[in-house]
Amino acid sequence: MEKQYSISDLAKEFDISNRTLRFYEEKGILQPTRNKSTRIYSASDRVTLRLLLRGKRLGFSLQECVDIISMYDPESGSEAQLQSLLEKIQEKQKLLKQQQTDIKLMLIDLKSAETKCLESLK
Amino acid sequence: MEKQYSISDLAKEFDISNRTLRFYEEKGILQPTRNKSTRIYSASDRVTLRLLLRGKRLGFSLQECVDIISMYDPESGSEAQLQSLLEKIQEKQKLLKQQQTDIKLMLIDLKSAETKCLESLK
DNA sequence: ATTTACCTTTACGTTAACGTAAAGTTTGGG
DNA sequence: CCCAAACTTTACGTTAACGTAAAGGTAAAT
Repeated sequence: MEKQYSISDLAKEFDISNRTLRFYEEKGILQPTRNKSTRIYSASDRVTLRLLLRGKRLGFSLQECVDIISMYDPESGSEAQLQSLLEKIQEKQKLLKQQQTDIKLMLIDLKSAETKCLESLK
Repeated sequence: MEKQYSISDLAKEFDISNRTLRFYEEKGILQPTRNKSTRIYSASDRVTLRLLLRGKRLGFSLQECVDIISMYDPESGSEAQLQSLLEKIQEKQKLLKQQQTDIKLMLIDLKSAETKCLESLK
């Protein structure tokens, strides 16, 4: 039997609010089953949530996160669809690489600021 | 004589709207001088803008970007202030490193998706 | 002189991503 | 049996980060 989670289980684990999980359901991002009216999240829901939050940490909007997650399993389509998907994937890759360089630059600046700070403290 | 820029100069260079630049001024982020009523941006404004947009690409809010930029020049303060600044700097560093691993993971997933896509296309 | 292309201010509108409050249901413990 | 701790739905509120429209000033070119 697969693991199951209550709304508060996931909320606590990922440090988000119950409202947030309900909101994600409203948006069709998560589809927990129900026991009576109570939500029951599956292991798969949990994975989706994890991926979603990873995207959010990178500054992507919910919609972008959903789009990205949907790229992970190419549900096989026409050649045109595959081509289009491929382009989207490569576009995201490019964006992420830009972010990588942005982070490196910012880390350099912060490192230098940290050093100055430490020198002033001696 | 230092370089100067009109609002549209900067808007075009950084691919943002004039409104956005005015908005940043409202928020006190940029302080262009004026010729009559027309805004004149300095090289320093341009640098600030560049740093701001770099922060935005990483998903930081405007306020966070401002905070980060202000970390770059430790305007010398009391030991307590320097300590506090140091902690903030290190917190941001930690956050950026989290982002680095998030990006790496996402790039792995996208690479795998890309491969699948390419295989389906042959 | 008037059109064109800039610039300005003021001010209301919009969207995303939830927060928060109200009112009600269900369920295990004492 | 009753209470407290979970859960539910409905619905209005909030903030950030601009967009957009209205109404007008200025300067160079035609």
